[in-house]
Amino acid sequence: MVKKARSTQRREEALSRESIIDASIELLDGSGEGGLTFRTLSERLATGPGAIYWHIASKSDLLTAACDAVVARTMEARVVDARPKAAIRALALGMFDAIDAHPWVGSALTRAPGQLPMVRILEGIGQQVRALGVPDEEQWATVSALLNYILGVGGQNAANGQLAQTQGTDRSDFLEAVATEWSRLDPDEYPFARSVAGQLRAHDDRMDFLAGIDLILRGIGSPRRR
Amino acid sequence: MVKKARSTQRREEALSRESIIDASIELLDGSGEGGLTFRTLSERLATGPGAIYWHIASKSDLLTAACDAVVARTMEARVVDARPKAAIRALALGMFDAIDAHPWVGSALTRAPGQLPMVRILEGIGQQVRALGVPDEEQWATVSALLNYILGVGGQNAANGQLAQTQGTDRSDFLEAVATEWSRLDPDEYPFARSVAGQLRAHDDRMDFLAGIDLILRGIGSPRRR
DNA sequence: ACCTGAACACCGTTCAAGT
DNA sequence: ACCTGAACACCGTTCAAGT
Repeated sequence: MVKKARSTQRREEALSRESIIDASIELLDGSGEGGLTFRTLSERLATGPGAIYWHIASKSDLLTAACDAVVARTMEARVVDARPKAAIRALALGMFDAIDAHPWVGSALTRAPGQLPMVRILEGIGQQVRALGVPDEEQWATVSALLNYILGVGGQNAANGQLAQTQGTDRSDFLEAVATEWSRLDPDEYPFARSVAGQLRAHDDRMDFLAGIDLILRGIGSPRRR
Repeated sequence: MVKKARSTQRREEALSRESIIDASIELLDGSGEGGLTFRTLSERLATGPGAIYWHIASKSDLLTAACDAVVARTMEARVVDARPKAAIRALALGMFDAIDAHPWVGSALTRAPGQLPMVRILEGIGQQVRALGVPDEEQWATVSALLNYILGVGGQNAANGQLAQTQGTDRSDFLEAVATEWSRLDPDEYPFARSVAGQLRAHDDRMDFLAGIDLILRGIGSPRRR
């Protein structure tokens, strides 16, 4: 983590929505959700807190915009596979990696329902679900199952990263601590959680994530049963 | 000279962790996440903000405890069906309804990964997944797919409710506004989002949620394909 | 042991005043 | 049009002092 050594310089470029968003992303990446403050941000931009409000409506606006920048970049970078299921897999994995690199995106996504960042993901999934030949009236449920799963994992990942950062430990230390806690639970009341504590320690987040996507994709292909 | 303000009713029972949690839940239900403050809470309990710290470690501790109380109640109330898939469905629906009634539970759940409230849900799902005969090494991925989907929907629901409350509108007004926004998107870039905007307006959250659960359950029963 | 309430170190946001 | 920075109305948390 390198700290910018340019102390109190004057801005040579004018403030702009874009430069504010870029600086916010750096702050969020560097020190988590708690690191983004109108004061730290304005210090970084060598201006006063009030100046930011000329370009940005509110903090939640700022967070959504920063989130959208990351999501847009992620969706643009992806190579779309011709096979719909492979394309969905790739999209999901791309989002997983983006949230892993920028944990705050996970929670920002949850806090802006129906907003542009989420619509980008929805659209990407939706086009592939259509290509898969899912009937019109089932498309929404199918897409929302995939989307909500991605959001769920993303939020969880974000929280893990956030907590680890707050406590000064890293992610694997944190998972280790959770595994230990789980293995100490009452065996009669929590047999499953105890039995799975070991797997929690050893598991590969990314592979497990993909396994979940595959499980849902498998459901799409399967005939419906009553 | 004003004497001791007997008028503002003095607490007759001693403060306790439980009474604090109960008051917190009332506050959260009544005015959302923003409504829970150490000041509003201590006012409600006719005490000073500092007193609460004798029983509770921090605000996040308080939020997790309040969340756990709701989750525990929900899990206890459920009737466990003998058929594992029906039992999973019932559990999921129970959580959906609980989050619907207490939107703040959705986000509290996301902010306390690996903590007791989540373990309760995990355990409930895990026991049924076992009963379903899913092989040991696939149990974790299966349970986490279901759990993360529930968390994703829950978080989304919480955010909707939260936003609607902030804006003074209700949930259906909010969905209406989102649908209108989506139907105005560029048809070339967002064909799917546009086409689905109508369904968004008409849809039944609860039924769609269940459709997602069923989709995942269907995946469990299906053979794995390459 | 438990409670009180002032005080501390922060927040997001506003706004009169400057250029 | 854009920026400044003090001021406002809050936060969570601490802590000396009380009972």
